[in-house]
Amino acid sequence: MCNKKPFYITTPIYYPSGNPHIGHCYTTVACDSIARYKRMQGYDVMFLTGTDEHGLKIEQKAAERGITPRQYVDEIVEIFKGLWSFMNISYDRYIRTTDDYHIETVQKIFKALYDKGYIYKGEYKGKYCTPCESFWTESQLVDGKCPECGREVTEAKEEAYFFKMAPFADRIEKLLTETDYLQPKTRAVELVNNFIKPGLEDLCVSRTSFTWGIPVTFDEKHVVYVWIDALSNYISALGYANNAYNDYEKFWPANVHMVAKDIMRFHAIIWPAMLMALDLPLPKHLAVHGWITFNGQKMSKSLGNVVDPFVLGKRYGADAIRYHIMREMALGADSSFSNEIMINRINSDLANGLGNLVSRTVAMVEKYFGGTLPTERESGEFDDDLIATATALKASVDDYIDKTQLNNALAEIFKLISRANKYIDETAPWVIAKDESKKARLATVLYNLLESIRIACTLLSAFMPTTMPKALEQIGACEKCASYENADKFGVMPPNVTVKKGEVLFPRIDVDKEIEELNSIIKNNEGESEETKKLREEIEGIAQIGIDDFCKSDLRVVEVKSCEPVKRSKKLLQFSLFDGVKERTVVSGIAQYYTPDQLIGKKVVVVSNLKPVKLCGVESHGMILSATYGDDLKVIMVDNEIPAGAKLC
RNA sequence: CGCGGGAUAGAGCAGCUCGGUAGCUCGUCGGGCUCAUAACCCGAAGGUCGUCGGUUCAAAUCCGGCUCCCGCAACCA
Repeated sequence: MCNKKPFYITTPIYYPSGNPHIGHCYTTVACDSIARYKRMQGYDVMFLTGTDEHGLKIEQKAAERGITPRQYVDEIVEIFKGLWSFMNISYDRYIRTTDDYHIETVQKIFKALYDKGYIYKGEYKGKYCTPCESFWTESQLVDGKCPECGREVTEAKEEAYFFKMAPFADRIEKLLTETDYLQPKTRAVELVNNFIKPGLEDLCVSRTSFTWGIPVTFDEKHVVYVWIDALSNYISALGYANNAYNDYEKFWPANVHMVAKDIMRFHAIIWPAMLMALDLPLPKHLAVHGWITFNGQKMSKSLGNVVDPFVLGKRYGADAIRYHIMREMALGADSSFSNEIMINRINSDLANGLGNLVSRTVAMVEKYFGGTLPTERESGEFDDDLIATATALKASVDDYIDKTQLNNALAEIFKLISRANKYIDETAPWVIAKDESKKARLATVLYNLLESIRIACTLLSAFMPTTMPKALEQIGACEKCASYENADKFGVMPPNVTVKKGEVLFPRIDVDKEIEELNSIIKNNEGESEETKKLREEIEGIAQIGIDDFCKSDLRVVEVKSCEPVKRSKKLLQFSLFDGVKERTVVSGIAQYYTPDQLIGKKVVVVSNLKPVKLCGVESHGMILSATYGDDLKVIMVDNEIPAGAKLC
């Protein structure tokens, strides 16, 4: 067993501030398919996934529900695991950043970096422009002055620990531009231009403003901030600097970290820097994929296009969803998701293509030979082309898997399925069957089909782990026949193979009917599973508040004195609002719905005692109430006779 | 002039590195077949390759200008 080659693949650890959605499935299903394929090839695979459970947001979410952060994450982790089990995700290990061994590793890494001088306690050395309320790095300054307003800047101070990035800048740039670490490599330009060329900033790696995190051992006011905590999971899960596992030597460096493009930056720059600082080998590949978009738009709850994978999986089967996700996924690019695209894909590829091929082939073996082929053979026209296509398949699928181009791998496999369907037409077995003297030829044609199906289904079993064994059983392929070793050989099944008709593998879906039903599910906001629903109802139950709680919010009528777009921002408007006593500044993200003149002079409602927050450099004191519906938004405007400062209750 | 990606048939995409007949999947229309899950196979229609200009015997492809879309950049309180 020890001579098996190791293969280590990871998903990111997901942040459980909400329920898992189809986007999480995307990365995880891709990794699972690769992991299964590699196992089939004989690698000793370690497939890691998990959850990143610390941070302010979790602390807040838990507080909202009146439970501890630990209780909160425990619950959501169960939902994640439930989804993975439902989607047949074969992870070997599940890491939670709240696990003791991970905490131990992170603390040791933090200390080690500190001892090596890569982490230092500091203050923001950045320049601060008081009028603009913004921090700037040295490299951003123009003639030593604020690039926004051109005024003098001053030093600002805030205690935090920092990780020095600069020593690694050159090596990282080379890693991105000169190696094949980053896939697809086209994104390297973006990273180098945005982050490396302007000069890598030191990274803030501790916080004092919240407590739900891993304490810094030598300075207890601080907890470790996200980067070092989360990224370390890839090695702590192997037992690096802890005693929980002993797999580091065997599996590190990782073969593939797969991530979505939003966290590419951290895996392309910060993670390599950390490893360099620790003198550890770098992972071999970072595979970056795009997002699933919905009719061209990013998924978001307000658009009502969030897809609950449980709902889809229950309707069409986990394998069909897995297939669809993988088939649409192109490395690097976004892929659009819609119910219609998905159903069409399932129908045309799985039901009409593969499912029907199995069904018609098995049916003919039963009809013409009672289920068991005779052993006499007679080859004929078209055989060679089919056989050549089938036996060449494995090599090209291998190649695409290694390049993490799963969509192309699937496309190749389905070319064989098309070829086989065409072969039936070319050879017309039902015509041969009419001639008693051509039994041998008929048996050969059917055998060739069974063998082609065997090869296709064997290679597909990494992608569709539930359905493919059923298909292989129907065509009479024993476990040994349906092995990876045999996937490039023809003539593996015994000549007198016996088929066994079974259930329909992929039932055809009635498109119009399903679309209608799915739409009504979304409309009724029932686009969630039992599991999700239970959680939501619970949250809503707890979220009920008494009149006292409500009165904590101070709602006031205010008059819009002025309003202008925020510089360097697309969505923000900056308001000056008269609240009866003074003018206050409020920033609101509604620039896409209103122009300033539509609002000046109007009376609107603000939550006036909201904690101030800085957005794009502007401090906002309050929130303007508005109503959202569909993808539209309207500010709540009140009768002009109400004086500014009036309290709502 | 912040950075990057994109615009090719009704839809979704490939082709561009390295110029030389416009390609794939779905959809539409016509035909064939009857083993099969009304599935399968063949054929057809449909494209000024965003726009303007340049280089060239020849440009989707190379160069430059422009328009529009998308993502990112401490941005929906």
